[in-house]
Amino acid sequence: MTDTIADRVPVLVERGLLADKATEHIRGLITAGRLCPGDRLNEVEIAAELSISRGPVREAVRRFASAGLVVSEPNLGSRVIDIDAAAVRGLYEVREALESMAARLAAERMQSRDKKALLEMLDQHALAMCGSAATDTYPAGSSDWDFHLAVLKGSDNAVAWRICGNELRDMFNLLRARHGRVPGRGKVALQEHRQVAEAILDQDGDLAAVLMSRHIRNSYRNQITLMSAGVPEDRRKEKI
Amino acid sequence: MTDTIADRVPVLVERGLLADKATEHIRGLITAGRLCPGDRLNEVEIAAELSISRGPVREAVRRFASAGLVVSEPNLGSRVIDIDAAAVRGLYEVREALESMAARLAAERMQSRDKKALLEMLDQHALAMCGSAATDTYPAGSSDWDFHLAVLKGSDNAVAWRICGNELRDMFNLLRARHGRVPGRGKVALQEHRQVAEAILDQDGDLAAVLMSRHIRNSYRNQITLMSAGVPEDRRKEKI
DNA sequence: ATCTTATTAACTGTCAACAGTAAGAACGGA
DNA sequence: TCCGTTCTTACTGTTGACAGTTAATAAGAT
Repeated sequence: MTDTIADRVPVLVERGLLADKATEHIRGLITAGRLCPGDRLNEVEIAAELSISRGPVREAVRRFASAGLVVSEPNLGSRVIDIDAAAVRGLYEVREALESMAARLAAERMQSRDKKALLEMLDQHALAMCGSAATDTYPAGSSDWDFHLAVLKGSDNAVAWRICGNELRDMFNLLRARHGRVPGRGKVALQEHRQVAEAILDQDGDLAAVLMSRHIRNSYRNQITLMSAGVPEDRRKEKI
Repeated sequence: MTDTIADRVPVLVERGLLADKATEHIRGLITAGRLCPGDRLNEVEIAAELSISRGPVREAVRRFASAGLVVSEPNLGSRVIDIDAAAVRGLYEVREALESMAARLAAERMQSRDKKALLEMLDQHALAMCGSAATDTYPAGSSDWDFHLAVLKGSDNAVAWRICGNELRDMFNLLRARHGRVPGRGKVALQEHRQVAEAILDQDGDLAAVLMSRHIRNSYRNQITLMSAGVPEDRRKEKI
């Protein structure tokens, strides 16, 4: 391990807590698929990667433990949870409950300018899907979440926003990193998004809730078929 | 502050992480109403009360920050959140969404012996209410939660269990500490619990969900009337 | 007296070191 | 060769100290 001078000198421009930095680092490891279920989060190792102390790293790890993404045992450390079939089911159930509620509330409370922005977002997604090479999948990154987060935001419910936007999001990122994304569902998902958005525009809360519920249930169905099809075991190999 | 010898000598029998100890201590402060919205959580002060270092205390504080019970600003510390009307609304909305879902799933998945235990719990609650002096309120402590947690557990959903049983529970404890409990609703609440339980026993998921939804909505209605009636301002005075 | 400017105090953020524990490696006996 | 024991190692849990920042207080000028 060669550490240059630059690694030792703290860059003063970097403002913000080191714990946040560590959190983003770990989150990046998860979304990149470098941190797989069962892997241990070594505090000293992560601290060395960031050239910081163990304190902030420990705090970041415990954040993920609070979110349920990591399970910690005393004196044994923290391991990334194994998302089995039951966990996936539970995850989608909670998402369905919370987001269908959010869709209902968004239909009642969302500002008209935010509704406009919601439609424009969907147009942009459609554009990205046609322009890109892979037209059958939602654009990379968190674009799929953009719509769901916008609905969450429109529901004006801080608790649901925190749960779905922070905790569950990491869970689904881990799930995607492990099993990949569903191919060929992009267009259908976009269409379902459109239906939900139109119900919200019409202030039809009941319909928005039902459509969102159906959308998430469809997503769940695709996910489990993807998982049953096969798991890329080679991803588990490389050490962090 | 007189500290005896016993305060300094660490008791070796106490096993378990100091952070858990600190977490329980802070939780106790909240449920006892000694920690009110807006109050700051002084790390050194709490550490001194427990005769431990700041590290575990800091970890405990950040746990509550992750749960949303406390808001932390860099270099400024952590303050207990102020639960205003909007926050209460959001809290009950999420509870309604999650617990009605849990009731539906519990009706489908709950073991028969657990269903029996559910009914026995309600009988015990009824007994405690009749025996006690205050027959119009649910027995003290977390008895009201017992039923809800049992349903959550019966739903066999780990995510919902963690959210409702850990995070939201502290929120409602804070709410109760601030505004007190609703008088005269114990018997009605117990009756509603019974209806939900019977729907679960009949494996009628839809009915269980509707009844639980209605139950929580009624609870919300009582809560806001209680809050609008007046707030005991004198509780804010005393420093922690 | 009032506003501005130093100074001080208190608290958080971070770090390095120490202690304790659990798992694995080396060792010895059967 | 296999099993049990001891030792080593690596990691977490905890601590006390230091640095940086914010807020309050005191001092000074107008």
